[in-house]
Amino acid sequence: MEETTKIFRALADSTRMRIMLLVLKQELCVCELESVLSMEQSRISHALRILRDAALIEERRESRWIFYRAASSLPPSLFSCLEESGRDDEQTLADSEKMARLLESEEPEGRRCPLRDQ
Amino acid sequence: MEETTKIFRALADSTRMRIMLLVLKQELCVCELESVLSMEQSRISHALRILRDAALIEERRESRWIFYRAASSLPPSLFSCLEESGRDDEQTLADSEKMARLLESEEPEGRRCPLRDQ
DNA sequence: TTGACAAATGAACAAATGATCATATAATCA
DNA sequence: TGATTATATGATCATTTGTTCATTTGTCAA
Repeated sequence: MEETTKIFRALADSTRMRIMLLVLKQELCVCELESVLSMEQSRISHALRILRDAALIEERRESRWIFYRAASSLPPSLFSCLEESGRDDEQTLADSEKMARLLESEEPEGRRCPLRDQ
Repeated sequence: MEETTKIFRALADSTRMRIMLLVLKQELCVCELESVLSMEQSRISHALRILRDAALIEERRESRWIFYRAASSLPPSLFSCLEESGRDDEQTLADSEKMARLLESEEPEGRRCPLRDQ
C-alpha cells in the first residue's frame, strides 16, 4: 500500500507531472527540462529524485549529462493513464511544443544538451 | 493540469486509496467503510469528500444512508491502473476479504447497512 | 591542475495536508 | 415533537511537502 501510494504521491504535483509527461515521450536531460519548464535546476533535480524513488523514471549518464526517461518497468495501464492525462491539457500541450522546438534546434545527430558549449 | 494533479493528489493517501479500491468493486455506505477500515467516521467522510471533489466517486442516498461507488465517468485506463495497484497488495487483499465477510453477514435482499438496528 | 559546466544534495521555511475533536445537518422513527 | 441514526462540516494542530538558496559532487577540457 505504501508502495502504491508512493507512485500516486509522486504524480500529485504539477512540477513532477509536467516532467513525467515530457520524459514519457522523449529522453531529456536536466538542463533541457530546465529550459522547457523555465524552472531552476535544483527544483527539477528534487522533482526527479521523487519520481525516481517511485520508480517512475530511469536515468542514464552520458558524459556530463544525465538523461531521464520514463521507466521501462512502467505498467502499461499507468502509461496509458498518464498519456490520457496529458491529452487536452493546455499546459502539457505547451510543454510538448516547447520541447519539440528545443529538440529541433539541436544538432540532429549526436545530440547532447541545448545549453552545452558548441 | 490542476485537474490532472487533483486526481493523483486524491489517490496519494493510503486512507483514500483503500476506500477507492473498495468502492471500485462494490457500492458501500460510510458506516460499512467505517467498519471495514476500522476508522472513525469523520476521517472517512473527509476522505470521501476529497475523492468526490476529484470526481473519482459518486454518491447515492438511500434513506438514511449514502452509498458511494467509483464514478461511472472513471477513465478505463485509470480503472485498470487502480485495479492493478490493488493486486498483490496485502492491505488491499485484507480489506477486500473483510468487506466480503461483512457483506455476507448482511441480509441478502434489501441490504442497508451492517450497523443498522434490525 | 584549474576552471567551467551539469546535476545532486542539504538546510530552512512557508504552505499544504491528514487526523482528531466537536458540532451541524439530514433523515427516520417513536 | 423529540430522540436516534447516518453523515457532513469546521476548527485546530502536528506533520509533511514544495521551493529556494547555498553548497557539493562529478565530469570534462584547456
